Amino acid sequence: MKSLHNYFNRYISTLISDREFEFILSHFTYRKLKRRQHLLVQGEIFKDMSFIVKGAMRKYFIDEKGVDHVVDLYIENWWAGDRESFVTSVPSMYNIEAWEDCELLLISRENTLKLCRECPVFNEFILKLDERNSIAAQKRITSSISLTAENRFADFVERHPYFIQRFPQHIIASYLGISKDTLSRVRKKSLNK
Amino acid sequence: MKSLHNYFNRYISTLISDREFEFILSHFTYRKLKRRQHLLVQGEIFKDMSFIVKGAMRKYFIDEKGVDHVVDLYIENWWAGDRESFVTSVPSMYNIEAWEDCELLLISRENTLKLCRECPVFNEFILKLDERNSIAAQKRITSSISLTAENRFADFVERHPYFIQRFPQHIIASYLGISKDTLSRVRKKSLNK
DNA sequence: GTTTTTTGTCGACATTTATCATCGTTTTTT
DNA sequence: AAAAAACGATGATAAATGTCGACAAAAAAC
Repeated sequence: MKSLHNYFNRYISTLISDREFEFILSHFTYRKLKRRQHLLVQGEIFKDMSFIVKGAMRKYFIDEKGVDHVVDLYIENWWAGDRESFVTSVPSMYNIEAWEDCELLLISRENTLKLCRECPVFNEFILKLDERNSIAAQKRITSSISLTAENRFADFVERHPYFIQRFPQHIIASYLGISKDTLSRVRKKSLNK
Repeated sequence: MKSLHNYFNRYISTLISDREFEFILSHFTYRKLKRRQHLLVQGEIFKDMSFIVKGAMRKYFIDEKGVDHVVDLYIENWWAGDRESFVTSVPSMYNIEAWEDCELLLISRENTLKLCRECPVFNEFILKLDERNSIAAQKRITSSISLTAENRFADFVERHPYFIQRFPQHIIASYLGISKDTLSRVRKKSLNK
């Protein structure tokens, strides 16, 4: 799995040796999902963090009124999961669905903790990931509390140009917390500028 | 600084020895801030993560129109900072202000990295913090994309009952991404239920 | 290749939320 | 104690966004 290997090298300070990588990789399992198959269903405990080698996924939940809300979007080289359920073993409120056919590398909580203990490179890697994660979350929150629908979309396009080509508008609208109709209108307005 | 010591013990799997704690503490510096004093001003590089021993703070930024938006609220036993600026040394877009007189324990990026390398307990601590952080961020995002102003406030009260007593309504409104007038009305409505 | 399903757009209208000005109260500063 | 600033509430109005139904185009399934 070249893709994960490169990914590691991108986030740690020293290059990773083949032996080290093999050791780390041995703690992952490989899994394929067909489009529309679910990695996680609301109510289950989320067991394995999933690195996306190929494909696209979305995390969503369904509210009391039956409306679904897209909470996260993922493509290659992203991690799909519900951290809360993963860490605390509470049933998840989220669903995670393959939006395209997917190839994944899964790692359990136990193996994550084991690798953090036994493998300094992996530990460093997790720290870096969390840093990036925290920075991205901060930006998303900032955008969601301070921008209008129009600017939120512009901000999204700028930050995630790839997503636009992989997910339909109504999914992106939901991710941004606006209705698909509003996004359609807002998009039209932006084009006329 | 008993407060930080207890805080560590709460987040790691084994109790921390006095010697270990002294070692860790020696990497922090102590600082006081008067109400309204700033820990960080927009445009500066954020140098030291701040553990709040006593007091309350807010993080905010001012948009192009001159409106300020509260991005984070902190009280005792929270960490105040801008992770992006801290990690990547870019100028921060945020301001961090003491909302009450504060006592802080500061730690630099260098010392954080050093402690992570040299002190397994500290490393574990950071991992745990990031986990909690990531879970909290997920919840805030979920709430902001899926709830109305009224429910967002209800969710906030439930999750952070202490904040209500420490910050005025217009600050909380801004944190929730709604106007102070709307919050005032929404609050009234909730009381009648 | 035909039939479903998904997707994007649009108009009309309803609802939510923002804005602005004002006022009384409380809190802080002097 | 007086003056100033901050806070919270409220009415009137405007702006933003949501909802619903309909339709056509595109994509997927059969």
